[in-house]
Amino acid sequence: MALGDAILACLTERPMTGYELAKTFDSSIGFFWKADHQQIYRELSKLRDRGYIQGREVVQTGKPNKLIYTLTPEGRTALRHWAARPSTPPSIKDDLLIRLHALDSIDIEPIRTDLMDRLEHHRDRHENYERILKKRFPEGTASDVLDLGNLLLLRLGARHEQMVADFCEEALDALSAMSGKDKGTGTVVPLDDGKREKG
Amino acid sequence: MALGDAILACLTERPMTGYELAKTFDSSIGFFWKADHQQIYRELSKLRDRGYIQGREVVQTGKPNKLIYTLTPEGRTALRHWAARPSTPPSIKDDLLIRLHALDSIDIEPIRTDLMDRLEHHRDRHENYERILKKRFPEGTASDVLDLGNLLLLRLGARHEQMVADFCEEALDALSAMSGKDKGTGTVVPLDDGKREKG
DNA sequence: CCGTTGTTTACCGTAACCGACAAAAGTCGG
DNA sequence: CCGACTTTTGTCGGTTACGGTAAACAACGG
Repeated sequence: MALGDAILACLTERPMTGYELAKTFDSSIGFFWKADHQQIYRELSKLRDRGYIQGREVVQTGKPNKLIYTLTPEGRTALRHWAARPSTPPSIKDDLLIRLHALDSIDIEPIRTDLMDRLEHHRDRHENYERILKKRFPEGTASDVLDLGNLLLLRLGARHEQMVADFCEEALDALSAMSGKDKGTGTVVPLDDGKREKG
Repeated sequence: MALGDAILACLTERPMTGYELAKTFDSSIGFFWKADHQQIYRELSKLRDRGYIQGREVVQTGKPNKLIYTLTPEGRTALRHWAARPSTPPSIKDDLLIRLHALDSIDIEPIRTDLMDRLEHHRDRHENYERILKKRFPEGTASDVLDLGNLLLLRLGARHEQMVADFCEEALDALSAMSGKDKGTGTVVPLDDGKREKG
């Protein structure tokens, strides 16, 4: 039940509606944790059933009434209990790694373009993190505990993206060097046989 | 269907039984991708249904008969098709990050011990990667494409663990500096109220 | 009039996770 | 020698998580 706890964590900042939470999960923590609005609404119902959050209905004319969710004391305690448990180190689970593992059985050109796309992607994200860091923490230091958490988060994000970007570059270089060495020895059969999986 | 493709990728090396695959997912790719034997067996059935792999039954006296799975040409093609598609950059999804995001609403001591545990964990894994790297690639270079993939994999793993380990250290330092600053201002209510969630 | 923003909910499918069971042989303790 | 436990090889069922499509329904913009 990690998504539920993520939501509880978000609600410690301020009460929010499901819609706002969904947008939050599209920006700040969303960099680390993806969740679309359906998941969030479902999780909110569960949390409400458990008494961890409380929804205050705000009548709106025109739009459907919105539900502003607030953490209950039980919710706070539950979050603290959860946070007091040891975290489980996640695995990387990047498709790219599987491709690399079977590098000799697949086509290299698509991997190259993929690596280039990924390089760009991770560089963008890295820049984004650095930008936010410079704006929110120009001194590089945090004043209180809440800020410290966010500073650390951003730093981890930045480093992670940097690391992966560097890796992509290195992989591209290595592939170039390699394809210079054994040109034509691999599987160079073209892939476009018309049949594509829909999944 | 990423697990299925991971299995196909493993079977490019050599034909294997479900049991062997499960052990493989406990060591080499298992560093990046976790899957227990039940998941693997079910995925194997699916792959067989689709004609991507073929099981050859080997009668054993004593033990139950084992099924050695081999990639079919269709399986190879499917894998190549899959590998030719762009990969999706995964999100980090580490519980620790959620804890950090709500750092001012939780207890800091458990986080410290957690960070210390994680530091040790990631250092161990880092050493492990470096050990394997030194053993398999003492020159730091790969001879063929298959080796290149594995070399890159190991390097990414090593860097990742290093990065996270560094982060843990930094976080611990920052927490120490912070707790020196605002001692006693946070929530210092003890957590042991006896009630623990079972989940 | 059609598309987008705001807000929430419903249904359905797949993927992943987790715990138990089965069956037969090998190993260890008493 | 009997029982308990582990290894090897699988199967079954349940729950959580994830993802997509879409349906309400009003207002606002072009």
